[in-house]
Amino acid sequence: MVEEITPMGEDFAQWYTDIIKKAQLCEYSGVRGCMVIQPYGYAIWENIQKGLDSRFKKTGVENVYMPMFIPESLLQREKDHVEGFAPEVAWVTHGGSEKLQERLCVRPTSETLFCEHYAGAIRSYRDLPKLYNQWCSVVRWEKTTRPFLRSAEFLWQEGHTAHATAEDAQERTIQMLNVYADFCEQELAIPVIKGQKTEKEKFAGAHETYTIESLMHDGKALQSGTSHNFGDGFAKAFGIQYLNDNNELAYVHQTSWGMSTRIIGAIIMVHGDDAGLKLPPRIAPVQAVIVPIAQHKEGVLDRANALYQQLSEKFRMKLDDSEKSPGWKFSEYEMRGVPVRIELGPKDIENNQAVLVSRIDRSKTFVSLDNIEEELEKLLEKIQEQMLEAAKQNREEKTSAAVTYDEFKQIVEEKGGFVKAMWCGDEACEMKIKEDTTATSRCIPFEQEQVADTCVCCGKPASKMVYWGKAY
RNA sequence: CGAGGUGUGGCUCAGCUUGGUAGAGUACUUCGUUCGGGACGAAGGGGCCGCAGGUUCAAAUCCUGUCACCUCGACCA
Repeated sequence: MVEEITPMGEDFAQWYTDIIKKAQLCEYSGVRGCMVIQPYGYAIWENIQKGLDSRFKKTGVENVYMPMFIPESLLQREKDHVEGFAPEVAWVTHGGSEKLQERLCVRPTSETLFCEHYAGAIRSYRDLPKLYNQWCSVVRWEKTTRPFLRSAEFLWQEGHTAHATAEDAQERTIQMLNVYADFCEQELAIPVIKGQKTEKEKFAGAHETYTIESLMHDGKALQSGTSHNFGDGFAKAFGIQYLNDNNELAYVHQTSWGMSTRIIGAIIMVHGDDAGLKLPPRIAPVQAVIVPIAQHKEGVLDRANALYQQLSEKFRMKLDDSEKSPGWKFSEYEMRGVPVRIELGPKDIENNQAVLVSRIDRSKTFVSLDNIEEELEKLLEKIQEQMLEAAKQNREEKTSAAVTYDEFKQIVEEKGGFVKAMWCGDEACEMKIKEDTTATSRCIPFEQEQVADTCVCCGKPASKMVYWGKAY
């Protein structure tokens, strides 16, 4: 056990910070609220990008790039939107030494830029749909920040689409939510709850906001990706009209959807343990690390190098031939979440074998060097499955149902996690629950259950079941 | 923005009450012995004590101001 990592049970927030430092994912920078993403952390992000980007493109999405500045007048165009974001934008007031005629904000999100562009680019129904996405960073002047979970500048992708009909826009909104959910489960091994945000929690300017919610090890929820249906609200504010096939002028219907580097925080908090990070094999920058044993002995490093060359053809590999002791290396790569360690020493070479050690449970398998490729592939697949299974199980354990308000308060207070409870639909109850317990409505899940007949808060008849919980 | 806390080699911290030549562990460098769960010995390098004023013969230490960061609340991806 490495004593530099604070155990989760002792102080979860400190554990999270320790993992980030020890795994070398990011460092604090000299710039307020901004982080330096280190190579290992950035490599995880690159793998996330690859996975998402290819899924987007399969649905017809194209990548573009918009300016990082938004003139104040443009930001003002849609009322709810500006009200939602104005309190947290950074302003550029000078160009060189000249004061600007109109100040520019550094984009907190790019709806307004895409809308302005679409207003000019869309003329006819033949121009639709527009399916654009951009990879960029955005800035939100947050009061308090935490690495990956909430930083003043963060990396993300934002998709913005324009459609001829409300039905097309709704279909796209759900389609992208499903892309995110599928990505999280298949690649990141993070199970998610799909559902709709309440009126109170939805995005500034959206008609409907859909979300995937995941549950962290400490029982707190994390909004892991969102997909919004804007209806024709932005189209009306920005004048995005087209001629339909009856030669009539109509407004487009739009969507937007995003996932950010925050998801790296989810990977850490869903999978990690007291020994460090645990990375799902499909996105791990290093899938297996070779640790030579007694590497000074004749032939060990040569054999390790040959194995490295061989396995690198198929897997993301690392060979650590530094002078550190084997024990040090074991701990180091566990801390950094490498799924498999391959030990290769003189005894192994003599027996034409190597030892595969799983990051999940440290179980050791002796495999012949003749079929190590197949064995490694099998083990990586198994680890990927085990991680999803473990995360599902943890979520099960931390999901409860509440009928009475006392019951609800007690669960939030003592057990945490997701609480399934009925809601009458009145925002007053939502506010009261937040005030009393600090838990918020996470989503109205697509998969509904009738937990009770009445609202958990006010006792009036209720038909909607909502997931509640404390959130990041 | 409210309430608390912390700023001293890269990292974790001691020293401050009672002012008097800046310390430890770890990390780093070199050499030797080690190597299947964070090895051992020896010798080295590295800090205007967050910043700015003040008090004093003398300030890491006392006073004033300021900035940054952390934790917990309110807000967000």
